[in-house]
Amino acid sequence: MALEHAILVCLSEQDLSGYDLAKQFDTSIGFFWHASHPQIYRELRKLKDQGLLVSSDHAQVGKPNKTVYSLTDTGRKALFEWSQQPVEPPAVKDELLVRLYALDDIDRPALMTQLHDRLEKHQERLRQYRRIKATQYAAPDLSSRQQGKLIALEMGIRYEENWVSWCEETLATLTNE
Amino acid sequence: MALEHAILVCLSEQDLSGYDLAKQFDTSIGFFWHASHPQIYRELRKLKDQGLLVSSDHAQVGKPNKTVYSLTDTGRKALFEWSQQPVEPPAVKDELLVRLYALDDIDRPALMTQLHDRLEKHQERLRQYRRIKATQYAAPDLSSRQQGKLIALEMGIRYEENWVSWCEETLATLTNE
DNA sequence: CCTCTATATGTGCTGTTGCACATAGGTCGG
DNA sequence: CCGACCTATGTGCAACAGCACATATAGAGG
Repeated sequence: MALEHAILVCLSEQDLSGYDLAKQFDTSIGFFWHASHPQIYRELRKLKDQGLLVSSDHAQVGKPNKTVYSLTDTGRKALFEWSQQPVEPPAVKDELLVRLYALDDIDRPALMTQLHDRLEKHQERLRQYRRIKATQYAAPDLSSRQQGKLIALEMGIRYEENWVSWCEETLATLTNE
Repeated sequence: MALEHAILVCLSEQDLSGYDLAKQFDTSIGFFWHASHPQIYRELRKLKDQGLLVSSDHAQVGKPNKTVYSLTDTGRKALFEWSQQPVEPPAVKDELLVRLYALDDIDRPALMTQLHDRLEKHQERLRQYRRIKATQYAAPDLSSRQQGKLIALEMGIRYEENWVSWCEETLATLTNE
């Protein structure tokens, strides 16, 4: 009930092919809603059947042709109506935190390694987010749309900062024993 | 591939019935790995069939009888081996953040309401976590197990604090326009 | 006695998700 | 011309999750 809407969101900004969408779901919007390409192609067909999208074939030189999808008026209306529905906070599901619940019965050295890995991954994402912010959202007068994306990105940055500092402190705590 | 392990984690501390487990997955460990009771009962049978758990019937007065599950040596070994496997950071999937990507095409007043709701929910969870910390983890000398839980709870607290401040700032930003 | 609530344990169906695999056009380097 | 790699689009299947519904014991209150 939701990849559908994430696709409508992407297409509300610009027309895209399934392949382009898959790239967006690996980077940009994918930070807050991930999807694999088979999922996306299936969903596109479904949305087209429902009349929320239309497709048109585009010939390309040097690459295979592609099918580009656009929102219909019905699609844009569906997006607006979805945006009025209440949202629930997403459920957290994190194996690493679950493992801490059994600190006596797990492999402690392995846990330390996992904490290190996690730290590095979150540091890397944080660098990535900051790079995006600096390169794409540095202008003083952002469009409303860009501003929305920036606000979401700010959440991403804080989320990663939080993880980084928690990993560092947890590593320190678990070392001094 | 994971509810299984969350159950092993719970049972590594104490023997529990399906009903008790369901309560844990609504509160304690449920903050980091949620599951509904049908899922839990199904998983318990599977784990018993695999020999990771044994069950025993307990008669009760004033209540229906219950079936209590305990880890076997094989089960404890499986838990330990799982704890050695690397973990991936969980994928974020948040409709509210997705909506910000289409700030031009959504219902702005509705978004403000949703941000308010979110703020209140995260504030409530934050209060809950702080209450748990104050009542259950205030002692100066915690067992190793309790310390692990506290470290996870600290993450929960930071996570909620982060959401609260982000919601407040975002509401302020989107109001002043 | 009847209903409400809490304890306790399930079934069945449906919808997503994830993952492996399949296919095919086109560029570029060796 | 062969293999590696990027673009582009899919199929098929198994696992998982969510949700409504089903069932039964027992106390508490009207």
